[in-house]
Amino acid sequence: MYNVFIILTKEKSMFYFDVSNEYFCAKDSIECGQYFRYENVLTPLGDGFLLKTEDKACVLYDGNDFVRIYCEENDKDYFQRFFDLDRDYSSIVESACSFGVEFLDISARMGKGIRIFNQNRSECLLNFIVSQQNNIPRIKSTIEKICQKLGNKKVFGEYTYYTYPTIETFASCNEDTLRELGLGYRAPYLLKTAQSIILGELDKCDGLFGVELKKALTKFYGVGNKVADCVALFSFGDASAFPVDTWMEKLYHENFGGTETNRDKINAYFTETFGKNAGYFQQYMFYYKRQKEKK
DNA sequence: TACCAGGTCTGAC
DNA sequence: GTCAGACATGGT
Repeated sequence: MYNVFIILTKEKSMFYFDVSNEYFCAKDSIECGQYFRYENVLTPLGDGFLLKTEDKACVLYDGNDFVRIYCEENDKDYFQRFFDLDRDYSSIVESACSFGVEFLDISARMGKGIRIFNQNRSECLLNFIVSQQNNIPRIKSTIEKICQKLGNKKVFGEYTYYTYPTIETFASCNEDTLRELGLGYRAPYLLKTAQSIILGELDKCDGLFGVELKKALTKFYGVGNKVADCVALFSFGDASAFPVDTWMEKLYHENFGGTETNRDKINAYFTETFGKNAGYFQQYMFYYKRQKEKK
């Protein structure tokens, strides 16, 4: 399915592995809105991305018929899982098209290279608290500021980055520190949630799924239904979760002819219509809708 | 300059 | 249970 190589750049070896790009596009997967810790960089082959997660980093490049992933050799299995590379996405795209819904059909075809990342749970939870009532460029820069202030500087090849702070560091800083980073009213949400994580509240969600998982996640301070759905989908592998934000609400009205305005009801409409793969479809449509609006 | 952003909490009814 | 209003701040 993929090949593993080691190349030599200067004196340092830089490990990488290649993956088929039939159902994996680094650009679409990274920019579709599921993830915030990345930047555009020049890779050995051309323009690509530096993606950071926990205390690790990797570099991605979209080739003509492959995606190249540079990482520490010891992290290969980690990124294999992070990018969800063992899942068959052809059947997911097929199932999306099987509903006969034109907007979903187009979105799935355009976004078939999107893979849903398996994010670290506490990092995902905290980052999506930052995301509320916020725009993506600012979410990215705020999270980067958090890492620069509370994380550690690290080097990967010729790239420098900051690790995500440990949950202990997060929980032990004060509200003012977080406000200074531009978090505004979300500062107490983050602080209390970090403290709850330390007390083992996130571990209690282990093994939960669907309604029960969502209910458990909304117990964290600052986490409502939308953020809970994001965390369920992006870090618990619950593909039935369907986050409804301002974009999905707009899409529901404009492209599905929906009349509800209550987001819980909009969520119910989509989850009941699309079932176990609703989360993948949500991401295809979210990305396509936003791209279209940009033009 | 206004409006808006991958919403949530709180208190009133 | 439902709903309006408040909440910070920078991108566009």
